[in-house]
Amino acid sequence: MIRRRIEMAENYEESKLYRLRHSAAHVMAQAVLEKFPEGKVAIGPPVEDGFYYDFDLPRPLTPEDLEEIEARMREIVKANQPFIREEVSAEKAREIFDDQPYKLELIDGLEAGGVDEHGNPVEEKPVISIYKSDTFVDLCRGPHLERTGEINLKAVKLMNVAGAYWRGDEHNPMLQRIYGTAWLSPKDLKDYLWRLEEAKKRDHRRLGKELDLFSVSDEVGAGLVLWHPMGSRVRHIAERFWEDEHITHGYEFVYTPHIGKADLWKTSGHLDFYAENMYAPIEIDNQQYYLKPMNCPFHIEIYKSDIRSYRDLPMRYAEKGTVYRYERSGVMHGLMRVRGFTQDDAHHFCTPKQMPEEIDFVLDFSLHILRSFGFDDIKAYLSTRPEKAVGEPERWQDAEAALQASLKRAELPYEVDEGGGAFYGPKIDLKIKDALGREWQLSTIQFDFNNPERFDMTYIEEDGHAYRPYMIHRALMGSIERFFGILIEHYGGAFPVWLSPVQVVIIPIADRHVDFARGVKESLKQAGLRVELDDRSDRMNAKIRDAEKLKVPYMLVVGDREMENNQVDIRRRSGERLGAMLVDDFKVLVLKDVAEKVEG
RNA sequence: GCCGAUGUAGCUCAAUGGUAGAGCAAUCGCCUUGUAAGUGAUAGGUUAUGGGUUCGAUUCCCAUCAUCGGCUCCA
Repeated sequence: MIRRRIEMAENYEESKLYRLRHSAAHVMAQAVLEKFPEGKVAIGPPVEDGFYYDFDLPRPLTPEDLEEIEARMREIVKANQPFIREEVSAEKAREIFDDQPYKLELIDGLEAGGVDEHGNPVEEKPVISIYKSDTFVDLCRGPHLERTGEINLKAVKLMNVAGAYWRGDEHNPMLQRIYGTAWLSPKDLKDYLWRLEEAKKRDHRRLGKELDLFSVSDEVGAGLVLWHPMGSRVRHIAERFWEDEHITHGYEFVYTPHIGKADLWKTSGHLDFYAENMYAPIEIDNQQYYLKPMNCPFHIEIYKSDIRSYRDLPMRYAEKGTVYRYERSGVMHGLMRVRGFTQDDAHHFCTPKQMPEEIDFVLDFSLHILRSFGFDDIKAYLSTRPEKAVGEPERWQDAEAALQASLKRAELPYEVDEGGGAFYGPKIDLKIKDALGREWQLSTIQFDFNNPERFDMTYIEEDGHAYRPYMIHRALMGSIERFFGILIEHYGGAFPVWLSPVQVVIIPIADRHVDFARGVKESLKQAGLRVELDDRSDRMNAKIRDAEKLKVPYMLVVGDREMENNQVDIRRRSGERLGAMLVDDFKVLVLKDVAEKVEG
């Protein structure tokens, strides 16, 4: 599962829920240590929906172990032991934890000051505190509940075991992490488990199969997506909309190849900084060619194919460019994380004077596209200049100021990530929240001060001299594959009518209604709708069931009554019955749904 | 890449050291149906791949590949 990124309540760390989860982690650690007295403990913090604790144990944990541990936790909670805080010196702490190497490492860090339990730098030298409950003592900042009995174990559940590196560094040993979820009330737990179930039902990998949208074949290769006809319909409609909007908004389309010579990638810097994501070169006539991980160098070459005047700018090159990036074997995930994907890419080139307006434009355009797909809950993240950066500082300042001004003008909620930009330019990322409240990054609007230099891009100003243009890279959907995955999960497979691969299914009740149904189908097809006729000699109920499972927005039942009046009886996938109406009236109704991109 | 789990029919899942079974789907019939599953029959599998142990492996062991849950990284 992709980690959910929901902002936690601002005061989460002071909340009772936080203390509860932290305390549950301690109780669990005690239960684990009783089972494995030689076990070593690492860290066990509260997280978004619960808590975890990392252990170094003599053998892998099994699901049965978790049950046992949970049973033991029940006893510990029942005993209602108090959590006792004590502040100790580093020496004392070392004595207490002398057989706990991970804790000793943490103590060293605390004593030296400057790092917290995750190894991140902190400003003040922290006080070393320990918490005791029953037989368990932990090096811990707290806070905790008063007593173990405050934990309602009916609201706590151990979820799964996973591997995790000590301090998140892959050079460190792999520990076993037990994830648990914990809530204030059993109802909250139930709600959480329901959300998990719901997420599972909406999982794009499952729906991709059920709705016959896409697949990934072993024979083709991991992380390489096959778009089936039904998925391709959705993609095609989305792309056509995307194209139309680009045309009306002053973009030019370009098409570029999938491979380019080594020198190109050397100039762009990819072979120096991005090589580990690139595939091995292909040799052609003693020249090395690389599969493209990005489209930018090609667009730059198009720009450079002629002398550019300030009168030509801004220029906007757009391309749905398919790129290939090496992903490590364990990280692929349905459509969300793949090795070959298509970016809805574009590069803007403009003069410094045009730049602020260009940013306004691209931000508005991005929001327009995202909202069209039903994503209304959008948040922006502005990332500014990092320590190590290329480009003149004044340019950075101008760019950051323009980005911030655009965000303010667009009245978009945003956060600033100081120093979080790439070395080659500041950026705005747009993240949306889906129907389950999960946050996903889609769009990115990114300055590039590096490539115009590297490729020596210029334009001629009024004064007849050559100047460096601004270059802005942007992708709206990001990866079309991933965007599709998010769309599937957002809508739970029930796409809005304008995107539905099949918009209408006609269901004749008996064979004698099939001819009439064919006429209806033709008429709707003429109107540009995606219609299917279910002429199997099955019962109507079975056909409705099948259409429901495919989440077709409209089912038209035709029987004797309808045939007589040249009508169709309309059922929505929600189960709502709209009654019988003339085919032409239905047409108007659906076309309105399509035009207005109505959801539901 | 790392840790753990998994891999049996198109899908969801059973079973066994003596060459596998159900439901759904599919195909062919019968039924001609009024808002979420009518009914009968048939067909369908070198049990992921490659080795090994064994008289015999789908089952036990090893390797590889893939998937799932995480870690790391990221669109």
